[in-house]
Amino acid sequence: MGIIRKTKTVEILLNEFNKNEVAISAKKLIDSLGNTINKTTIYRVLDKLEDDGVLHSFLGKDGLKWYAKCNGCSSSKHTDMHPHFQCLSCGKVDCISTNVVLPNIPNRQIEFSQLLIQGKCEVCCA
Amino acid sequence: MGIIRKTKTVEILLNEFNKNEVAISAKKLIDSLGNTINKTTIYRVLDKLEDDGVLHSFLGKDGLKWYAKCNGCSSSKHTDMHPHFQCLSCGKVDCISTNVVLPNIPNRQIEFSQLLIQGKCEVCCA
DNA sequence: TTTGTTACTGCAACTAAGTTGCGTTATATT
DNA sequence: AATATAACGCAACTTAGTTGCAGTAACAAA
Ligand SMILES: [Mn+2]
Ligand SMILES: [Mn+2]
Ligand SMILES: [Zn+2]
Ligand SMILES: [Zn+2]
Repeated sequence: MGIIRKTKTVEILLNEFNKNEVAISAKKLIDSLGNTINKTTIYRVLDKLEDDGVLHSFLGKDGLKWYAKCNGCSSSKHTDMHPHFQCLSCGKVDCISTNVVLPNIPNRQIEFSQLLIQGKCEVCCA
Repeated sequence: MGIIRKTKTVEILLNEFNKNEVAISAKKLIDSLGNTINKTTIYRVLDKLEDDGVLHSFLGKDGLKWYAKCNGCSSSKHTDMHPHFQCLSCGKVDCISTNVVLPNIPNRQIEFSQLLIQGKCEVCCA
């Protein structure tokens, strides 16, 4: 069940994701907005935005939950699948707009896949 | 720092991984061996076996930590990288012995990657 | 076989991300 | 303005994993 009412929290969170095309962890949002918005509310709104196809989520290298904006998804179709890149130096995570070539696995039916690539980002490389 | 003394716990845990070529989550090991071995000890021995290159670890779809036997690794070189498959029906996880073709990402230096494929395993497919 | 060193173990207490229940507040509809 | 109920804040909870420390056991030396 997604978002029905345009509340202050929804607006603030969407703002965070709009001001920069980068993924944000739930923890980071709580750290930065936690004295304005209750953490339970943050988790619940993120969850609803994901249901609506506005955001998608994935797990970073430590198992933390990250969110980023979707491209062309809606509440009925969530099709924006892609790898993510996490910088081991600065911690930044972003979406990689490439299709992953999955290995051939006999006798198994693939439904999802998640690829997390780790290394140095373009800033930390230079 | 790896394992120095061949203790009962080490033997029991290695046994678990030897009797079946499948990945096992730390949680599962605690559930099944927790009244014989303390969970702290289980976590610590798994950690050391990983240092030694006997086991490798990765995160499953819920962020739980899984372990599986390494092939050709040692304490000095941990090179057995490969994707993992988690069955969404029965929960089984296993190692896929295939090299992953990583997408081309400009201006970034790749150090690791982890690919988790989800779907139905060979048993649950039939 | 006994002794001594210290790696390993068990326990209890802790950490931290995420969840749940419930009473209150605010949005949107009439 | 009155009403319905989605959304919120708070506190308490859940759970995988960690930490500190005192006691135990593996292993080598005597
Ligand atoms: Mn993404
Ligand atoms: Mn594996
Ligand atoms: Zn970086
Ligand atoms: Zn299965």
